[in-house]
Amino acid sequence: MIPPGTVMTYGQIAAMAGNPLASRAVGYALRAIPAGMELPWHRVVNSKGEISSRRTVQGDYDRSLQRVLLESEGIVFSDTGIMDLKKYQVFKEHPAL
DNA sequence: TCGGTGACGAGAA
DNA sequence: ATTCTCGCCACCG
Repeated sequence: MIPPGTVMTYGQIAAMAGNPLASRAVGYALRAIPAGMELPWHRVVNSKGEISSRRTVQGDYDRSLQRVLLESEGIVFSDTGIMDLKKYQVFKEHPAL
């Protein structure tokens, strides 16, 4: 439900799901997304506004794809790979947040 | 049951 | 601002 051009953090999603301490489980869930499932996984960033790294089969890290997808929705990243959370985060009025 | 790991997060130094 | 530590949940050997 995260609209294009906006983002949520792992912690916020965990909070809305009922447990603000389960942020790691959110990351685990994203990792387990089946191919073909419609789900805006790229709109989830960490609490600092950066793209969380994951290992590829090669062993190196890949954040480029997620960044490209977000930039294509109008989100701007600093040269250090950080985006302004305050500016792009949604559902600010949700009770759990 | 235990211990290690990970697309996390908050607080301490 | 950076780095480290610890607590969290779920999964796996």
